[in-house]
Amino acid sequence: MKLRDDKKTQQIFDAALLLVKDKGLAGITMCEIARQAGMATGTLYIYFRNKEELINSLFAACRKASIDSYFAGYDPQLPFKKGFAIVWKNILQFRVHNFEDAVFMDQCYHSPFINECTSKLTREMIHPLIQLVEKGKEEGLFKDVDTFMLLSFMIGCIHEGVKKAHYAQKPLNDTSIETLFRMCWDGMRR
Amino acid sequence: MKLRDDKKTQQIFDAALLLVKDKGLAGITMCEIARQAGMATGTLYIYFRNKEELINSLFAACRKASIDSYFAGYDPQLPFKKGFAIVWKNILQFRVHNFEDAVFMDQCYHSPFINECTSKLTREMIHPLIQLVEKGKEEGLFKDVDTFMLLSFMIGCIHEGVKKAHYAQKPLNDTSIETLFRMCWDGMRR
Amino acid sequence: MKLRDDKKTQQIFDAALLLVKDKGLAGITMCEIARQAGMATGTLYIYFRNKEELINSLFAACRKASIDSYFAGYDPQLPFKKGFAIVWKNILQFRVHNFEDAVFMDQCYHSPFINECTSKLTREMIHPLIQLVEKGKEEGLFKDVDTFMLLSFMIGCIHEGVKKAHYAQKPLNDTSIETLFRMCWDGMRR
Amino acid sequence: MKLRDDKKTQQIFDAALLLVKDKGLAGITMCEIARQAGMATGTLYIYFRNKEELINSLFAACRKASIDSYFAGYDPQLPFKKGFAIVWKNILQFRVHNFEDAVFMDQCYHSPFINECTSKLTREMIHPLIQLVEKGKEEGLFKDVDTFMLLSFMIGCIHEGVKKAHYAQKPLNDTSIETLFRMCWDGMRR
DNA sequence: AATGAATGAGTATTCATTCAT
DNA sequence: TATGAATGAATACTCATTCAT
Repeated sequence: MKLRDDKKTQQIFDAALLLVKDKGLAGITMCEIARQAGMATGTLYIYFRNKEELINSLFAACRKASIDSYFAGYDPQLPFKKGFAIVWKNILQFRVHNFEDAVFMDQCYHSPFINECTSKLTREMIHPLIQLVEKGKEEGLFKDVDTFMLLSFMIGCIHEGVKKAHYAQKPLNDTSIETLFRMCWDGMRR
Repeated sequence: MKLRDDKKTQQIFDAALLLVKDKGLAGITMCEIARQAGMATGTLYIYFRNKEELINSLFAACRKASIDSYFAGYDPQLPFKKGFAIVWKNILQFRVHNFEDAVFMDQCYHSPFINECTSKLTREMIHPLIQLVEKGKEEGLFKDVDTFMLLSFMIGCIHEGVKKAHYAQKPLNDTSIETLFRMCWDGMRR
Repeated sequence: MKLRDDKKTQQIFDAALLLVKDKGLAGITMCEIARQAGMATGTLYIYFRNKEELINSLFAACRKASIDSYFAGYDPQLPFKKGFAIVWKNILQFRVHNFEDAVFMDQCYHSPFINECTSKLTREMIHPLIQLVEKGKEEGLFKDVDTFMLLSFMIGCIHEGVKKAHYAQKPLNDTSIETLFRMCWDGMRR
Repeated sequence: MKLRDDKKTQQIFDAALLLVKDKGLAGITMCEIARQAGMATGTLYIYFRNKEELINSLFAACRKASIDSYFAGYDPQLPFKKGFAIVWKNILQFRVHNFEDAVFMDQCYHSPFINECTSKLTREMIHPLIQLVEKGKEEGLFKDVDTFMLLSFMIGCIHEGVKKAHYAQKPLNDTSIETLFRMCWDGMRR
């Protein structure tokens, strides 16, 4: 896997994401990815050893990009609710603006492509989120329940909310985002 | 004279669900489904015209089974919160006990198998849930926000909660179910 | 091969002939033959051991029916040309009225179904025609050339003439039959 | 970079023709065609979308090759009978030397492979032959009967004559060709 | 005898991967 | 590197044949 041309890698990723959104992980072929990316099939194999590695790399890249975005603009000094709101909205906005990534990642679970290694890596990546939720618990703001439950509650609200908005073709505006945040906060707070 | 056997359809469905849970929609073959179902490949084609139709039928069957389970034990005469809790727990329990169905249905969205017809049908099926949520709004118990947002919030909590419990291998007990319900209710209530 | 019901055999033959005319020998299946014949697939196997035997039996039956028709109304006492004309027209009329048989038999040559045994049998069946042509030669009416050449010339004229009429959808009338006969006779006569 | 190879198309055609001659159109498989052509099965699908298209293309190619050969060496200035004899012998020689093509084309009529488009095209191709026969009529040399009847008579003589010679394993020599030509001419001439 | 569901070997087609250019 | 033709194993689907009823 020689990454001679980083732009090409991105083209491949973009092509794959678009195709998965339209046809699902079960419906994409290397040939189609190449065509969509504007290159020959063989070229894919210069950048990735095989299909599994391509999908895994894309998965890792998506996961990383999403996690990286979460704490943008976050400052631990801020009052907790303010900071939490920033992170919460980052997560939501990322899902909104990178809906294809979300679809792709959802499809990857249970797929024959994602190997244990990639899967373990992503679990590590959510660590900062766990810490954030625990801080909320420590400050007595969140309910005193299992951290994972709080986290998955928060994630579930966001994911399903974005999905609904997307398929109902009603983009989330500031008001509805505020509403959804309040619902999530009300659910989590003590 | 041998007649077509309804039990066979169920065997095929069970086999497909099991395989999708283990290997994903992208990883199943007609041959494997047949083997898992304990019959010859050709037999699948007696019951379904082709792979697409098999998947579509399974999708429809799963959707129907889940929706059918939602209102078991529900009585409109009950105080709203009691009735709502029954439905809420039905949804959760169905996801817990039919985790394979959930996995399968998640994988189906964006797949090349699900056609518009099946997809439309399932949208109609959630109608009773919409009415339930609206009743909550009318009684002034729920926040006065878009019904779909309330519904997707509720669904998101449940789905993600079940998923988390499954993968963390910590089965949901009565206490954690109560906790999750309270979080969901707190989020939705006025 | 128990022939319990002769009517069924005929139904099967009719069904097969019709299908071959419409879709060619390469396009027929046992299942379709059965459906067209108004019976179950399994029933075919009560009348014929397998597909090859069905096709071979049909081939033999067609060949026999056609040969049997050739000498209807023929009287060796008649002046040669009169008798020859009767046979010639019988051949033509049979092709016209049993066009499906003709199509089927044409398709059978080079097919993997017709075995040597059937093929040898049919060669024997044309014996009377050979004798007729030789009689014409002996009477000094036909050209003194290879008998097989005369015979195939005669057969070729008829077959192609009937084919043309069928596909051009211009049925042969008495006049055009007379014309064609004269052409054939002129070609063969000394 | 490897480019698509026109020689491969010819190899595929040759392989298919050989197989059809031996086993009939009903007995050939893509796999066998590929093996006979000395390439992998998948390669066939680079050159032809599917089996139907392969057969259609081959049919069209055969038809074209045969028609192209008919007027080789023909000169309209020649006395009609001379010119006609040249064409007549071209047709015969093509059938003799490309017997496989003839067998293949015969098998194609009524086959599920030949589509209307291909079939229409070939009808157009016989136009020059029609003109030739009409010239003979205009010069008062041929009988004054339907042109198609004359043409099909001529074609019938040749086809059946070549077939007979082939299966009787008595190759046509110059004498027998002359004889057959005379028979055909005598049949057509006024 | 008749039925048509069941079988599984066989066939068309696809597709990840390789390789010559 | 980049290309896309070539490969052949894998897969969806068909169909002759069998068999339980």
